[in-house]
Amino acid sequence: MISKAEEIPNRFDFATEAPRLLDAWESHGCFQADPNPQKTPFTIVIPPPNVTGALHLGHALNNTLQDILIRWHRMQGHESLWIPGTDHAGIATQAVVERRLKELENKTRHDLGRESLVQRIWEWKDQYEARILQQLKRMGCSCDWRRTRFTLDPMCARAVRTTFFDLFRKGWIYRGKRLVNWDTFLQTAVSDDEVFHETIKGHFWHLRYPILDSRPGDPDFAVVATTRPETMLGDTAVAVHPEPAKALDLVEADLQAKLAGASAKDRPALELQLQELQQRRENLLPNLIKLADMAKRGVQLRLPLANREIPLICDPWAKPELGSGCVKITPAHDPNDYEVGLRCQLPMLNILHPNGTLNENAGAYAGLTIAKARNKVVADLETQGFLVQVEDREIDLAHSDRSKTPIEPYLADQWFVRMDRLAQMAMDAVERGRVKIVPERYARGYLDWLSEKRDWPVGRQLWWGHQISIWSKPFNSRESCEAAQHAIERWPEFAQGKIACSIEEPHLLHVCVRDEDEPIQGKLEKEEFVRQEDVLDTWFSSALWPHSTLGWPEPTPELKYFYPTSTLITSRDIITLWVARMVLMGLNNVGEVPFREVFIHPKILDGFGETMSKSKGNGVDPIDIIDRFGPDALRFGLAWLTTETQDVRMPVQYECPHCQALIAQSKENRQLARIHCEKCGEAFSTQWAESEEDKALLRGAVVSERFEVARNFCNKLWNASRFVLMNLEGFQAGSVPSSDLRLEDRWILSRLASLTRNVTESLRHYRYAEAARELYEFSWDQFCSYYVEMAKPRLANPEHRATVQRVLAHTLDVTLRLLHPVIPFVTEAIWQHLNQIAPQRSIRESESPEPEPWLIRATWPTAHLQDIDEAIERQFAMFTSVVGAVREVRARQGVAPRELIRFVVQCSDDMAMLLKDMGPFFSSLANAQCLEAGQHAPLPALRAHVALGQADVFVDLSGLVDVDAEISRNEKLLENLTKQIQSKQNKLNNENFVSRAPADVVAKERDSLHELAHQKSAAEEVLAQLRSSKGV
RNA sequence: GGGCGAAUAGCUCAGUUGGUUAGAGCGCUACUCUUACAAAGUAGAUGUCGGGGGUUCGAGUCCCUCUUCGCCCACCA
Repeated sequence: MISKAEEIPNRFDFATEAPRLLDAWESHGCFQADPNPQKTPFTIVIPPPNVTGALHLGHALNNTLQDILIRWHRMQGHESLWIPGTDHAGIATQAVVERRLKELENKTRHDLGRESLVQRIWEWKDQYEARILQQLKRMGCSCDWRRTRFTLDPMCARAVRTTFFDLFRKGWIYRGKRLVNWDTFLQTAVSDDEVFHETIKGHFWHLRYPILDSRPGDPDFAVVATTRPETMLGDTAVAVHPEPAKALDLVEADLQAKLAGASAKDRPALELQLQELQQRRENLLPNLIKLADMAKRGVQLRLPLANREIPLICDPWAKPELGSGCVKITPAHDPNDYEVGLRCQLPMLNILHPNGTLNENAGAYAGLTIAKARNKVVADLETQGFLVQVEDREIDLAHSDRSKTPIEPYLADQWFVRMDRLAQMAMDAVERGRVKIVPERYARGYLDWLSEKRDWPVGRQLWWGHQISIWSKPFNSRESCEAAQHAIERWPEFAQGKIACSIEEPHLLHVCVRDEDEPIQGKLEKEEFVRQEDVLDTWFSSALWPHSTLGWPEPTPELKYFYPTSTLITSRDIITLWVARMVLMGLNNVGEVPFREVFIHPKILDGFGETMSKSKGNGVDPIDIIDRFGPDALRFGLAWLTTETQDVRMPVQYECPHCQALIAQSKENRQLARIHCEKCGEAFSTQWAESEEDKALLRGAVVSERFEVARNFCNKLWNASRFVLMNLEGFQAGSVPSSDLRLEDRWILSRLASLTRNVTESLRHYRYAEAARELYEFSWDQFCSYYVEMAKPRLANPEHRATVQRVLAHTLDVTLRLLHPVIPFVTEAIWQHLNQIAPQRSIRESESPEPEPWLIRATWPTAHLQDIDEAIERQFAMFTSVVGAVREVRARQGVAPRELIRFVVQCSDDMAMLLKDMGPFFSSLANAQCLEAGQHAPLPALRAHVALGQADVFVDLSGLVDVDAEISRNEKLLENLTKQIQSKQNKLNNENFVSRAPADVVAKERDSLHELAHQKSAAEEVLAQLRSSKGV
């Protein structure tokens, strides 16, 4: 530790200081929180980052905002707990590891087997978890690291099994058929978010299915159209709308309504649609009506190629306004058809093997791949005369994000959680204000999504995750199944509440086991029960996060004290997936909401307005920013950007490791593994480097200029503090009697009180940017630019020195406290220095000394509202504008900074008194001297004039004048003033304005007009005088 | 298709309940190494507040509409 202020370097060395401070905080247990009845708890659980990869700036933002709250509440005397951890992220992590396995060893997961693959994923997890935690630490996140959790660790696993068992016993877990997105290449189901759509050129095949028993006058075939002809082998019906005429009427009415309100531009397109509809009415409708009647009669069709009989049915899914008006129904291979199948109780005929070839249900086509089957089916249909027409058509085809192959909808068994009751609880919690979502508008999406109460498919055909704890056994009959159930219900474990049973139609017995209990599992396996292979959706364990991390289902002291947590801070895209599910699981398991408030923060976008993601290659490692700008700059920069409405756009650059040149990241270069510097021509690697050759190159960091503001701010604070420290020699602690306080002291204390109040208020409402801006402006524009500058002459004056020292130390003290949650490192470092030189910095008798040697544990300041003094602030503003006026004239006249400027101020006597006191500051702030001030102060012969509302500043230009510059400036000013006066006069001459606007607004306008007139006459006078001096 | 949000200086963004001539940072220009800080200081230039209507004495701000962009949800025989 440096003891002499003079030895403090003029840059904060965050590279060595930050790790030192982190160690100190940690070794003093500053991040730890434990149940403490003396204190109010404040709790946040981290949104656990996925162990798929390292954190990017979006995470940095999320975690910075959390740490700011945590540190702020800690200073407010709350028992402030931040629980860290990571998420196993089922599909995503397994896919990453599988892809590497394929790339590096050319193996699939089946080559390795379940156990061995899971082992590999654990290794991956260990590596990335360590990296993620390290990133968080370097950002200064003050998590209680002792409590670090992982969604697959034993504590979370226990919570998961207990929850699953509870839901099972309540009858809210069931198994049903569901269409999944099947990746035939990887032979796994993928979630909706892992599917991307790509428009490809395809065809629309119109097929003709013969009607078996049509009566005379009835059509003897139905035409259907499809983009996937091979699926016709799995058709189990053809549907037609039950009331095609009515349906068409509705569509037409809708179109007419649109047309009525349409702009001229949209009209033609709508009119065309209407025409087509009319034609359709003429050409197709009679046929459709007949078909609908036939369907109601129970007519059968013959499915070509398969030679099966399938029914013609009525279902509103068949839209008369589309295609042929009839639609083939393939329940096992199309989501909508599946719904129709359920409604109409159609058979579900699966024609696919998991590997994407056709199965025995496809008859002669069994064994073919989908592509081959398609060709053959089309060819056969054509030769047999069932193909009516082939259209070219662009199709939006679903592809798997993993394998890039087309997705096949595939009917699979799936576990579900019944959502009706759970969703209702979660809706009530938000509607009744037990959980408050900020900004409020996000509550809408939450409620809309929950109100659908769609059952939650929780099974995943994966190996990485919580394996479902259900053992199942098929029986031959209902009777034998029930007998087995009764037998199991006589086991002691049943009475002990450790197992539960359910029967799936027709006679499959499921046994759910609560704990990881080997004897029970052994018993079940002996009875030939087989464990379900599926693992749970990763969101299932995430949904328990706020209570599982606190030890639930054990009634731990932590759970009792810290639950419900205080605030959840997250990003808007997981409000439904995660936030809603945490609410309902918290209510179900603990009987209380998981958090009181949810703050949804903006998203960080790249320079092109796209979200940051690994796959796009536009992610930025916060460590790159920390290395270049420091952790405080990262944090302050992010807080500075966190406004309520705007996402954050962040153009980034590569930093050449050879010459430090910055190369803008473009859509072209953002995925390259290697880049050649535009300046020095040397090559460097990026985060995408995979090959040994690329990895051997130096890595170029990705940085953004947007953190410069923050870095500069930290530097400013550091140096201002250095100044204070260097000038505290002989510091004597003690209160300052108000009689000793001068204008500038009262002013800075007034500003400080406002700042304290405003920052506290901003943080309370999650207005981070506002807090950051207030702190920035106070520290820089008020404290540094004015108070510190004005302290300089006073420090040299023995009469004032002690008072100034105390106010300086006190103001810095409070500022550091207010800044600490945002920029913890630099403030703590300064605090440590300050403690050595001026350990006691209060200027009030009533305040007890701060007992804390560490800023991180110091007390959050209270705003001394009695210090706020508007009159003082007005006076001070007048002073600063006089300074500004003199500086302005100096710049305009090109007077060298060394040269003294003299000036006179015409103003009220009160103000003259004030300005007289400020004499020394004109010298130190503007190298100027106020010759006279007062109502009748004599004016210098040759002068420049600046009007300031309540005063007129006249700068003596004798000897230094650039008369022409002054004349042209005054001419311009005059022109401007004339314009403004004109506009004001117009306004005041407007009878409506004078009579309708509030009196104070009118009065203000009158004052302002008066003022402008005064300025105008002064300018005219100065101009005349300048002209005459030139002899013009 | 439904919902939400955004559009303000060259760039990135503020702008509280409508009320003088719309702000900040970066960048730009000029001048300063003045003993805390050149990552600084002083001064300066830069705007059809996306377009069009409307309400109002008065609109960046409120209403309608259009355009563009982003996000979420749904759907696409």
